[in-house]
Amino acid sequence: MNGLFCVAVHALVYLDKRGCMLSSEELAANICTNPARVRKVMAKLKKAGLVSTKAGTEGGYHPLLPPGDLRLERIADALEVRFVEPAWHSGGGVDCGCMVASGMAGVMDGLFDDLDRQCRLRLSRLTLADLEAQLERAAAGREGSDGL
Amino acid sequence: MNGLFCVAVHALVYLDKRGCMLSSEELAANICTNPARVRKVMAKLKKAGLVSTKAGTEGGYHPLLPPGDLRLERIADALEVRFVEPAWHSGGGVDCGCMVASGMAGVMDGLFDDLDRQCRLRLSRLTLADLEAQLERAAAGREGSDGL
DNA sequence: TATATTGTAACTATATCAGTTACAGTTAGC
DNA sequence: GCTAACTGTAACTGATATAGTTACAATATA
Repeated sequence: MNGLFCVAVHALVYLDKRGCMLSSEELAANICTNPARVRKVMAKLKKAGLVSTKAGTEGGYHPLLPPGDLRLERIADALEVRFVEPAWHSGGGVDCGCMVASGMAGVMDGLFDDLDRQCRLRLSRLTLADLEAQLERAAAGREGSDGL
Repeated sequence: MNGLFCVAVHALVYLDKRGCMLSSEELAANICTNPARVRKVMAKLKKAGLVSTKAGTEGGYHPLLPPGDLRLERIADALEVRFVEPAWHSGGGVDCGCMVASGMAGVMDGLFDDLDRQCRLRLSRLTLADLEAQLERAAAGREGSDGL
């Protein structure tokens, strides 16, 4: 479920770098995905108050927050995304007679919830500006090692 | 990729509770999955030195560590499992002319690696005995609220 | 009114994961 | 040594989740 998160982050970084209103088509071209997917993601960001949108000619998306103020956790919340999924459950309902079999699904759910919280805690300490700084460093690194 | 982790944890807890050698069939019955899957998981635990195995009549699996000494991170390592997957990448190779498009995949990979490390850090602070304690509590809770 | 764009839904293709079956190799008991 | 029970592993099947695609109503601008 974190592909949507990638799209959202990429779109927000690109919007910030360009500093103007961009359509889903322009965003999709840069992200290398399709416009419908971008619109689906951006609609959620709008509902969370992270971007403004405008339909019609010359419409598109515009960020509402400076990157240094946008914590990545807010993006995850906007998309209602989990980073650690409960996924597969060792079955055997609550009343199957065995304490292990009946309780394990609940315990594992709790553990995965815990891990997901750890991820969000980490994301709450990172802003979009932090990622942009990493991008700059990566680009500088590639440039610096061009001739080697 | 964390279904395998569930199987492994469940199997190890059940082995500990039963305190004897159990076959893949007995384990699969309690976990509610199939024996081949259990064997695939247990073979990795064996390679990591977490269980001993014996083929042939009266064979099966036996734990090698007391639950209080077995940190959950070791199980994850044994299975070579990730909790946060890199999943989908916004494409556009390294040399596509745009700093954002070319660098974003690497930055997101780094971020997901970071989140996965956070999960492992958390797991390194939990032992199998901690999960067993949670199971006990859950079972006691169900018993206590039976009549309500 | 014509055009460009968002918001959203339906459908398709694909990749991943769990289940199933099968079988070679190994161990214990007769 | 033969048979039975078990591990280790591989190949195949079916289900589910995810991304891509197409379409269209609603909206805004000129």
